[in-house]
Amino acid sequence: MFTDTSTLAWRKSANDCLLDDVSHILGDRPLGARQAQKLRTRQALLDAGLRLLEHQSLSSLGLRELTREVGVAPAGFYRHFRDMSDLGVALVEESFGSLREMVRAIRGEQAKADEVIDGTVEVIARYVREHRPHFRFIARERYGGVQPVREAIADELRLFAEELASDLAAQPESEGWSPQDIRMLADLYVDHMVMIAIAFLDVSPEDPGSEEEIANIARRQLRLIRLGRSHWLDD
Amino acid sequence: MFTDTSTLAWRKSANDCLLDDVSHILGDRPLGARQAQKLRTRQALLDAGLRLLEHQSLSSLGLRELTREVGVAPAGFYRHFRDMSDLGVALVEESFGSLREMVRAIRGEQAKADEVIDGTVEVIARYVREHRPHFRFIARERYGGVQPVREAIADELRLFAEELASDLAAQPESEGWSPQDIRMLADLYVDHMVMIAIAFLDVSPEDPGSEEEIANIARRQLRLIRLGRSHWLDD
DNA sequence: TGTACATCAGTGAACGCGCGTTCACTGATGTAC
DNA sequence: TGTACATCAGTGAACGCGCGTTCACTGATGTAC
Repeated sequence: MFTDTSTLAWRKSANDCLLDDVSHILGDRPLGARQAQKLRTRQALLDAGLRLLEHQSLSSLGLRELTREVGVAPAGFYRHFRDMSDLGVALVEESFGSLREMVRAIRGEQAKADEVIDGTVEVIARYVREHRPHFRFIARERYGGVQPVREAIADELRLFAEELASDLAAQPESEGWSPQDIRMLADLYVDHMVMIAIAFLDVSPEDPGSEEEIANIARRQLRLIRLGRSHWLDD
Repeated sequence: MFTDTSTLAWRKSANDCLLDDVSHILGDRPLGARQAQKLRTRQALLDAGLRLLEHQSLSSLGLRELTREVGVAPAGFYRHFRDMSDLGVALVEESFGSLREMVRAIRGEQAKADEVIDGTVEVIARYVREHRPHFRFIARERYGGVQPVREAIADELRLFAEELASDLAAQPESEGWSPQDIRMLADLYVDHMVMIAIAFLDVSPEDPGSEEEIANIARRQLRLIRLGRSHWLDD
């Protein structure tokens, strides 16, 4: 085991930053070697889970299958997660963590309407490109068979829609809109952005052409929705 | 077994019409008792599958779990399906069969624009109300872990979008639209109708109020899209 | 700084269990004469 | 219509297997003095 985990520590050195972050949160007390190792193993379980979940759903992922992939005894799993749906919820948090960075990127851009749409589609494409396994997991489990995971995803998407709604409310185009209509529009946007991301999922990394085609359709669809938005109060 | 299956025959008498239909297709030769019994068992497997899949996904449904529910020996399963994903594909066909009836109902109505939207939302609500397990299955497996099932669903939805596109193309509002734009709009509608149906899924049968609320949001979203459509060629 | 004791992440063996699949079978149904 | 043989949906026993969970354990890390 100990040679194993030191190997693992080398492979997982990318997670060191995570450990540092956590130690900052906990008041700059450096993590002991034991706690750091524990987090590293936990992360290895999450990483292996995400890898194995690329071609199956959470409810069919076995505990032994997972620990075998990581190189850890089956019983070790219980030091980190109560059960598989517990690990699933942790993966949801991880996935939306990376998503939140991207959303901030969308918000950061201040631009004309068409550039917002282009930027949004580009950010979605980049998110899927860079976090494909995370997003595949979210798409698969959003209506999947594991209730706590489904609920965690629904909570995150609700939060996302609420933030988008308050962004939309602050825009001049929303003058005269009722809060319910703004929320209705935010839900429409969120649902549609998820669909766009799912469409990008099936793009193979070797086929950049189909990505551009999907992006093109996505932009026109978002433009059509925006057009509807701008005429909402006409009648 | 034989008392079992005769009981089963009574319970499943609703399927008799199905058997009759099939016999008509095959040239009015009445099905032998043996063939009829086989179809009845097959249908019992499908029905039990749908029931068990209400709270889990296909990839975690066991063959023995299913045959136990039906009251048939495990080995009997293989007389009807090669494996679980084969049964899943059969369930997809069954689900979209009932959907097609509904779609015809939408098409049948010739009415003003607002009535089309109201009618569409009402038909989606009714479909989900009357075929909840079917639709839950579709929602769960659309991006689930079983490839052949995923593909079968994608095929059916593609077909649906193509039909909708040719309907839209025939409407006067589509004058001047490129085929690509019509297809883009049809995809947007299909995606959104699926999202509406999924929203209806979580309505409990004892809470008709929340169904009306979801319908209200859905109608406004469809109206907004239609508004975008009607201004698409403005610029 | 060194020592003695506590903690606890990870081990490995063991358990009972239900799984998917195979196979030779049975007996009702179907067919040919 | 009656008889002899063929078909085949469903049976039940058997198989080897991997599963999730438990438990007492080990030994590196952490702590108190």
